[in-house]
Amino acid sequence: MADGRQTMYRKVAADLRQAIADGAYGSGGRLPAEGELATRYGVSRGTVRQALAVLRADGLVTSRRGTRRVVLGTARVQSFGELLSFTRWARSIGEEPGGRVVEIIRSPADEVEREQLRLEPDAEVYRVLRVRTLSGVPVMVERTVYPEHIGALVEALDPHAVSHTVPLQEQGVLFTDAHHTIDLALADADDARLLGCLVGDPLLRERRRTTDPAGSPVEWSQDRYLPGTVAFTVHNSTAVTSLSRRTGI
Amino acid sequence: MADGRQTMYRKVAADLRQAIADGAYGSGGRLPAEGELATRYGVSRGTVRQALAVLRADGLVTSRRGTRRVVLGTARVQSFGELLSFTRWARSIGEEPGGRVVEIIRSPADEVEREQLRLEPDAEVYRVLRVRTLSGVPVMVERTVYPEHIGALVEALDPHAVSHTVPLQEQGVLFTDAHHTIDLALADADDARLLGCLVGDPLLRERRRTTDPAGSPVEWSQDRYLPGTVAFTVHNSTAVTSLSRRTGI
DNA sequence: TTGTTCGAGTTGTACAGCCAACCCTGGCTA
DNA sequence: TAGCCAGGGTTGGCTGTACAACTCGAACAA
Repeated sequence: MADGRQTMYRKVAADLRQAIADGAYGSGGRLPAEGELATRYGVSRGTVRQALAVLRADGLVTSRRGTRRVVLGTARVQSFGELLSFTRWARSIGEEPGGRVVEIIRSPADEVEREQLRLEPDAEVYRVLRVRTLSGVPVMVERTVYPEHIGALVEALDPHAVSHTVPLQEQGVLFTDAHHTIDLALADADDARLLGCLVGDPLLRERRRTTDPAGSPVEWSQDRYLPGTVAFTVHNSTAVTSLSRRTGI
Repeated sequence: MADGRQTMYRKVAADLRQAIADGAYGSGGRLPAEGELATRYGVSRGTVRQALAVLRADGLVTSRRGTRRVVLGTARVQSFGELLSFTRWARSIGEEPGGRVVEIIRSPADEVEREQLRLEPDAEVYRVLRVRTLSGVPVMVERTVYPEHIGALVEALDPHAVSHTVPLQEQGVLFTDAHHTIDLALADADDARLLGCLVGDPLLRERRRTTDPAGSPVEWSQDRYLPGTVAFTVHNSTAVTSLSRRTGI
């Protein structure tokens, strides 16, 4: 739960999500009308609509004028936190996550890094190279670049700490928005050594720029997964479009 | 333009999007207050909030309590239509799309297809194998499965038709929701022959299930891209989570 | 049988208002 | 100097209302 604040619409959304997961309306079944739900939960229709917008964005229900909402699927949707943190994701699927910092370097930011992290010309950054494991098996190499003030916190962590994002969040570093680019990369010498594959082997690559509530970039990361260990799933609709296709690189 | 209906909040959203793209507020700059915008556009604050929710979902602005919204980026965001249709996407980036149907087969649906398209046990499907090109160069192999009533429409199209989704939409087949899974696949004999690569070469794979406004599946597709031709980009936030990570297959 | 019309039901859009939670700054205090 | 605090500004959450746009089945007509 990335955000546990209890508000009416969150409670309604959580309850409906549970009901859908339990199959109370069936796959392809119809939800009760907004007005129905409003009286049932003792809230206004606006609040119900707010809750339903959440489920809509998650791809759990459709919605169109004139007819009741239809259940699209009962798939469990991950929270923002589980997506951002390898550790939380691994635990959510019942795996034992691990990690080891291979290298931390502090040095002046290059042009791309300054652009991505929106830094001043003379700013320094921390570059962290890390291998991540599931049940002890290496599955991903993570190269993260942090602005100086956050990198300093990361450097102070235990190199064998399972998670970085969790302690960072405990120290007040908030992650709220992330922009991901997913494509394919070929293993370099570091990847091959850390993942136990060959140089040139294909890897699924996710590049990510994460920002805090104020819109300041807090990390710029490049993760490379061994094939078969993960797939990325996205839901989008005419109502909510957050996915797009780009030309390579 | 996936949806050209003119409503107040759409107009406001479009105008703000343009202003942001023009750099009127700068990257990292602050938007005017909701109340400000409301009086400026002559609408209520609720309508402004609706417009801003759109921009928020697209990752253009942040939003948090207590302070004005901040511009996150000025990146052009693709419409749902450009994402769904290879043709529209190609044109939007100034490339010349092409396509050729290699094979259309009609036969009983197997178990996976019945599950994905939510079909009856004895239902038949159309399987379309197609190669897609950019400026004449093959970049993607598309394997789409359609339920019978839609497949019949596809079969009637010109095998060299550049787009299938456009004529389908003209004939009243609506695409509103899509669920995507992105991972890596290895080229089989068909892929190698059509894309001009070797069997076993890595390809970026996107599997997609698209549904209509009523929630009925209209296509189940598997696209395989040559590396370097496309990357998928996603924005998500604590407010809107539509991306997730899955275990491989 | 087929097509049309009608109307009840439902969601979409928009308005207005209220208060809480939160950010930030400037002034005050120790 | 450093820290605290008050207050104005801003967004989040919620309510209530009204009407428009749309779906879908039932009744009806050809």
